[in-house]
Amino acid sequence: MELKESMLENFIDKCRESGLKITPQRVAVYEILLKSHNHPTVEEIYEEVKKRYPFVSLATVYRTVETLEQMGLAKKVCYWGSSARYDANTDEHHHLICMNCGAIRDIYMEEKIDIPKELEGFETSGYSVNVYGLCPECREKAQPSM
Amino acid sequence: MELKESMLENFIDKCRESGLKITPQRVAVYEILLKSHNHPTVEEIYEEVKKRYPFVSLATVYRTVETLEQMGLAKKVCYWGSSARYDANTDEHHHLICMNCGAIRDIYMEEKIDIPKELEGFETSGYSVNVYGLCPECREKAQPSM
DNA sequence: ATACCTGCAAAGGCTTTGCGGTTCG
DNA sequence: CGAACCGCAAAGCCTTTGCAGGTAT
Repeated sequence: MELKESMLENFIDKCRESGLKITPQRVAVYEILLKSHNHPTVEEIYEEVKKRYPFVSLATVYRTVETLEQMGLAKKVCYWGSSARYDANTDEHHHLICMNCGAIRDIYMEEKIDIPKELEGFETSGYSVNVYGLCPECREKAQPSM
Repeated sequence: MELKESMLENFIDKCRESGLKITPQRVAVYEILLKSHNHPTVEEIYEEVKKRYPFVSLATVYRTVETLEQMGLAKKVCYWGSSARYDANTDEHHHLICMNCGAIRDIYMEEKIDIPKELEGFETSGYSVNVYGLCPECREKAQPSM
């Protein structure tokens, strides 16, 4: 949609400003991250990029997501499982996490929590709520004898 | 304090019930985890255990924290940085996390969030709030020119 | 006595890095 | 053209695992 277009343009502008080159791989990684709503792992992004650029390397994807993180356009999330997942959704949102397979889904809640600007000496800058549970697929699989 | 005593006894009872042996290393790891309020990494626990049992191996600490997690006596937390941290605080509590150094502090909030038992097909089992910010130490260091 | 556990070392993932060649601006 | 970037392969963590000897019950 329009939204993604504008975010891509924003990304390109930001790259120009910082003297970062606009390479096809870079754009592809960000585009894929914008499209995915399932917080892909680097490996998953890599597989997706490979469909478009078969010779891309995993290292490039790692380097790109790190760049995106530094630009504030993506966030690394890491809860269950061994590999980090990335998220380009910059709306204020929260996560529903499957404790079995590590799947993550975005959730939105009207309720806002009021966090003081300063807490125990920390300068706070935001919060996020993680709701833990079992995803539909894992619920089904985990159905034991009875 | 008393509290820790009883938690240790609870741990020992639970081990007996499950046929797990009560070894000095195991007890030491749990005791250290109970005492620490800074969510140590496995490496940090290991260093601490080594003071008491110099020949302990890192693998044992890894195995023990996993056992504790399966027993529901410790939780793995993993946000910033590369290594997982462990927490034996089983109260309902939340985390204040330094985005620079990864330090974690427990926080308690009166406000409860009401989470439906089922959410987008997930069977929910709990939630936690992460507040992000800069810890006092990092705030000081990060003080730039002005 | 025996099932479980430990220490050691090796193997296994995920992630980062060094290098030479390539590409964007 | 030059700086930045890419692909490849190797190296670097953190974590797990196999095995032989040791320990709790």
